[in-house]
Amino acid sequence: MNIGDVAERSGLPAKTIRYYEDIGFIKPRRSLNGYRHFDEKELHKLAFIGRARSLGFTIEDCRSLLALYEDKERASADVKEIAKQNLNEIDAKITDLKAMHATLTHLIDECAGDHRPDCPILKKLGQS
Amino acid sequence: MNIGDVAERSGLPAKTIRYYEDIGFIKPRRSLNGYRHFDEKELHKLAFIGRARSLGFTIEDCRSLLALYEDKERASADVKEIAKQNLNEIDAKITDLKAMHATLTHLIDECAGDHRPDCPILKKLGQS
DNA sequence: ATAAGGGTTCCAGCAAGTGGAAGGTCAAGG
DNA sequence: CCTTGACCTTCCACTTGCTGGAACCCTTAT
Repeated sequence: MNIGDVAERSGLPAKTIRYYEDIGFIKPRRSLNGYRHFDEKELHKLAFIGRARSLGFTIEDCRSLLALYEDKERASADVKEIAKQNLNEIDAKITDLKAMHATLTHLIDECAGDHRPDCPILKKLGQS
Repeated sequence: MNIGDVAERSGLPAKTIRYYEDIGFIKPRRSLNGYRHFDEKELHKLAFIGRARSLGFTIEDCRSLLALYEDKERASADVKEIAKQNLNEIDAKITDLKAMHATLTHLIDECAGDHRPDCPILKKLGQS
């Protein structure tokens, strides 16, 4: 497979795949013309990373998860720990965003949103 | 005021204040010794930006909001529009994060998290 | 022969700062 | 008078996770 095929089948942009090679996730062989040549295993790995990323795992998390994935002696507790930390971060972000949401919704509701200059949104930003 | 005082009173790190000067938000005078000298107006502006940032507005949003803040002829509709767009982005992020949260919570619940290698989290990441 | 549609490399940039080095300034204490 | 420590200054690099673009090569079809 060339990079375009892998891009299509993994759902990752070709640029991202090259980037993932750069940072050491994969080391595809090269064809005589210099094109990257991917096998199913590399495709699988890339898809794995793509799914992990879409669940909010960082690149470093992905490295750890892949190492565990390939270690048949691993303890599931190690995986669970990484997932839990990720979940905590996601929860923290949700909490932050919900607070913003609440404040913004309130301010937007208060704001007439017409031609007049009076605006509770700016008033709020201008005061503590 | 020196930068340290402004940092304390605005809640922004000194580094961030210098950065905000770099990108054109403020232009504090300099004392003879080269130190930045801030007046209350600049402090107020920085605090305004800090509050806007904490509500999720981007730097570019802050520029627009500040311009509107200082324009006594503004229409509150313009402010409201910016706020609504920000709210939409916040909502989108919350939606994404909630989906991650749901999937992750489910996987974590399924995972024994013990010394054994069997792990539904990795299984899920390995398959579609 | 040429054009379209792959592929390659490398460099720059995004957001929004943060960290650190190397050095100038100022007030207080020995 | 000198030093110490807490400020302040500039400048450059780094962060995360890519993405865009330029300049170029390869392949296939017309």
